[in-house]
Amino acid sequence: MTEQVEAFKALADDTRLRILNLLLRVGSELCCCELTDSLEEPQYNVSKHLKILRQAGLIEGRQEGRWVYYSLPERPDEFRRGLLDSVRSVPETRRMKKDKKNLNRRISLRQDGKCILGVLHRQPGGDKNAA
Amino acid sequence: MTEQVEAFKALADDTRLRILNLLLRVGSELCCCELTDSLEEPQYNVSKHLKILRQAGLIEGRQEGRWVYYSLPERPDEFRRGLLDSVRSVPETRRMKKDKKNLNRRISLRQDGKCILGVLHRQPGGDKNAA
DNA sequence: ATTATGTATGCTAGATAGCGCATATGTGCA
DNA sequence: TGCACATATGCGCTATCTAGCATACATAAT
Repeated sequence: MTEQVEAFKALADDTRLRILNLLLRVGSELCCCELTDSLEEPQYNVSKHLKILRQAGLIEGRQEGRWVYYSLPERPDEFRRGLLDSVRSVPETRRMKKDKKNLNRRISLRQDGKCILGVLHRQPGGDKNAA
Repeated sequence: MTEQVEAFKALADDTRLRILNLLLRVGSELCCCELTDSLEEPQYNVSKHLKILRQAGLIEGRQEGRWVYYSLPERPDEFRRGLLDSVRSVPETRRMKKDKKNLNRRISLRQDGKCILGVLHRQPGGDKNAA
């Protein structure tokens, strides 16, 4: 049962559900920096959450140069497929809409379908001295 | 999203998954003492876990005299129904088989389909002075 | 009323999780 | 070989979770 508990634990977090929602509602794999900018969360946090999701078998990662593209698992088992379907069935919230809007803006900056930028957001701490 | 996180948190525990598995695989509502004996866990723990599951909308409770019978929700929303289906899809482990065996033994002691006993198990601490 | 009993809850300690921060790792390019 | 940059990780802190224990609550029987 432990494997299932791990999956549920991975899903029991707001930020990770936001990540999954983006992956579920956008038909594309996403790199860490695109997710970081979309969620407006610090890069190190997004990276950690991605690791947890991956270890739980809920996403997959593919490296391409300096970038790592994350996507839903190709052939998830029945259990995980059911979980992902459940997450997909949740009606969109304001926050999810905003995340998706941010993401679409970021994706529009791709070149040949590939991300060519890093994190633009530079979240909390980065603009301590901003007006 | 918080409501969903609460549901996933409720599922992210071994004992609670065992409870759900019993409810999913036995076609009957179950009272606290039957679950306590089946899981061989202390009564206060089972009670706490039941509360968490109920607050998450994953089980329902019905009081009848001194007994409280728990069952799967009558009409769960799509999200929760999907989650419960996922839990049901998990192949049975040794432990789950044992739980079910214990439960069937307990259920066979019912009278007119009702539980007439309390906790027989009297788990850890209860038999400190036992041989 | 008082007692017996099924169930629930308050409290504490130990374990675990997530954030913020600094920094490491690894890849591509000059 | 060294720099730039996307991503990952180790550490300290705080918050949250769960088991264990004692006990409270509620209902039924005497």
